[in-house]
Amino acid sequence: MREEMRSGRRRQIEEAAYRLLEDRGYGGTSMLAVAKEARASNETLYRWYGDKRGLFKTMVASNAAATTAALKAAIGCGADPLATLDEVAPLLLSMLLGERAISLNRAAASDPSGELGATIAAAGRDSVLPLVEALIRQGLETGVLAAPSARVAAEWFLSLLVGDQQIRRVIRAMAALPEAEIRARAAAAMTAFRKLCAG
Amino acid sequence: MREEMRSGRRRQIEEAAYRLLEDRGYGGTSMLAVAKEARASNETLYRWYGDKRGLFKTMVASNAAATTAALKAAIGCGADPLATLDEVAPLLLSMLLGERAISLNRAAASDPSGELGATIAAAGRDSVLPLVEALIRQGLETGVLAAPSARVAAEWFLSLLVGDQQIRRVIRAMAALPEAEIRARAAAAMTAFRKLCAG
DNA sequence: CGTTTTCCGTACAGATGTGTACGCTCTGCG
DNA sequence: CGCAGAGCGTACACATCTGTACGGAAAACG
Repeated sequence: MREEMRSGRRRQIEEAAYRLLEDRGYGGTSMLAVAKEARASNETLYRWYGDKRGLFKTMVASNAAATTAALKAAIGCGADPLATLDEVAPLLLSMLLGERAISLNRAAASDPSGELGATIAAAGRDSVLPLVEALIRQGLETGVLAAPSARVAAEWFLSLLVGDQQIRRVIRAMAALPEAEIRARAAAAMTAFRKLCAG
Repeated sequence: MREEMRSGRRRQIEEAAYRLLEDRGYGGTSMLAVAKEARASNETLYRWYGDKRGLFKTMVASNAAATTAALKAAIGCGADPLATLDEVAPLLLSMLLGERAISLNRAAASDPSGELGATIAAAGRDSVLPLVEALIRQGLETGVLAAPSARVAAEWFLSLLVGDQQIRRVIRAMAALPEAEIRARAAAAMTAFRKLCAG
């Protein structure tokens, strides 16, 4: 089978899995249902992904990779660290609170083995935090920022930006934020961050 | 049946449910298993709690109520707002990151209806935030703190204190924090908070 | 002491999930 | 052209969960 077709098919299957995940949850999404939704056979699903966890692990990994890549792109082009953070903040927030990321976090919460959660952490926070950290380190070196360490400041940044929005979204205590609110929240977080890290 | 015995039995059943929830997750915990673990009959469970969600909703509500009560007690006795926050911070952190609260949040993440999440939010954050807010308002009035509003400062407090620890615990990307680390984290958060809200 | 209520243990029907097996079709390739 | 391989659709065995039902024991209560 041609490689392109196969990867296209995989994407279709994963799209179908996202749709079901988003309105039935992890427990309520069966492999059979995914197969039907994607008009594929469950045998194919099992052959390609091993089992249910394998399917969602793949989705988690590729989603996290996409997030990291988008962030890297945004960071790479900027020059001034603080201006870059201003730009990165709303982007990061919208990705962390987007329907897909939240659904995958719910799935990880429902997975007793912890593999999904480990994958999210490894490809998500553990990849993103160093990027922010490096950015902040630049700010520390040029003196526009002041903090005990780049690491601590990076954690402040993320805490002020995200707060408990993520967990609240995950437990369905909060609806998705419209674009305008995302920007407003990011701006507020940056104001607080600047104050906290003022020289 | 004597009232005390009945409520004692209920507690036993809920303890059993916690045990199973903690090592099998929400989806993996069946009513039958809870009944067996508690040496009760599933018919009793259904009569008392209605259904699975009812059982866990009860647990969520009583756990959140206990948290709020403990917090109220800690807040009530203090006089100086900042000193009270110092005292409240580690307490709140240990409750929010404790095994029970985390397991219940996982359950809420697994519950497609959103009822568990709504209950957590209502009895949890929505009750706790005003307490912190009131405390901070005192600080604003006496001038030891400065912030755009008590509400905003209360959210800063929670964000700096908890950060993403809760979601990371929920997806099993992080183990429980030992007591010493809780205190250290609370102290660090308070330092940052003081700086952020310095007049 | 007898009646009534409650609970335990077990069983049951109905539904659904997982992971595998089996024909059938279609496509790529020699 | 003919064959091999892959995927689709369906079916299957097996297990499990939910919510209800029934008989018996034990305790409360008049």
